[in-house]
Amino acid sequence: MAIKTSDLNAKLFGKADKRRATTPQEAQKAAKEQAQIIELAVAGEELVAFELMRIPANQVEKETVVFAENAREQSFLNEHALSDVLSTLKERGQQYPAVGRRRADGKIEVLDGSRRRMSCILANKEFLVYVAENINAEHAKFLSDVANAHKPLSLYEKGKEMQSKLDSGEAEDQKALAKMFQCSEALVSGALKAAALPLELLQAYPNVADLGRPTIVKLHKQFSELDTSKQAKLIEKCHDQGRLVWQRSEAQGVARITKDVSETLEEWIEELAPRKRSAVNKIDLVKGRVSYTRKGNNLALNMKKIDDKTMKEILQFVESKLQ
DNA sequence: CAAGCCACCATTGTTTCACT
DNA sequence: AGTGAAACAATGGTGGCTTG
Repeated sequence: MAIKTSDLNAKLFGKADKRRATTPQEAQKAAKEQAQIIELAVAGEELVAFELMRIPANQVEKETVVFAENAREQSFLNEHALSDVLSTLKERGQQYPAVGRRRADGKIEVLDGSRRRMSCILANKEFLVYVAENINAEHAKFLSDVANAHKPLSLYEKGKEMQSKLDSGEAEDQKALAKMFQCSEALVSGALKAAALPLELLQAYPNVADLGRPTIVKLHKQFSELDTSKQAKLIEKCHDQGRLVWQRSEAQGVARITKDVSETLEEWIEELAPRKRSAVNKIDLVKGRVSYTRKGNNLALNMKKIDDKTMKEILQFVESKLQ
């Protein structure tokens, strides 16, 4: 999919109303020409000079870090989650530089463009970033937040933010959160559930941003029904074999892989939980002779001391019932 | 009584499949 | 090969049920 550099651009310099040079057009022009130095008004306050730096592909991981308060969960950034950026990056290189600030230790802290950064690492490409020397924490957070408007955060990431608002007391309850984040209550409930799930489990999926509420809710229900040791085992299963779950799937297309992973996880959970319940559910229908166990939709009958005639009748009944 | 959860519904966008 | 229909998944909303 030939994305969307135009979209990205519009959002970057138009809608989001940030990085305003004197006019959005000028900033756009500057970015296109990849000017060496541009001046931007950060958060509508003073002008800051940003210098364009080129980080060689093999230095990106070493020389740059992602702003710690960035809401985007870095470990979700894989080739599927970044497919939109990667396609154009591979063809034509990085179209629009990221934005960062210089840290005291000399490293560049990326405020806007963490997805582009990771894409460059994955694709082994040069990373372009506008760097400013003096950006305070508040402005850094501003730039980072506005930047995240490009690509909506996943349920998990939203959930993490909501949870922290809840913890800090900025939001009273889920209703308040819904209002604050401009979304439905149902979504708040789902997002919080997503955030409650362990990272490792979500990393089983090719693209966490694609996971919808129903998927999360279902997963959360299944997962929370396991006891802690079973949960740990499940997580272990997710990253033994050295590969993540989605990397083991043969299916084509992200949607298919996602479905595949869901089914795999479901199977594992089923395996892990032959559960105490089946023991509890083992019911003596006729003492000493007949018992049955119920597992999901399955029924296992166990009968003793059955003569041929009775067996025939029972089998016939089952056959007629289920055909 | 209120908050949260859950199940159901209508709508929408995407993807796939079949038919021309 | 292209186009249209149908199936699927996700979203936001509502109302009812449970629990503290």
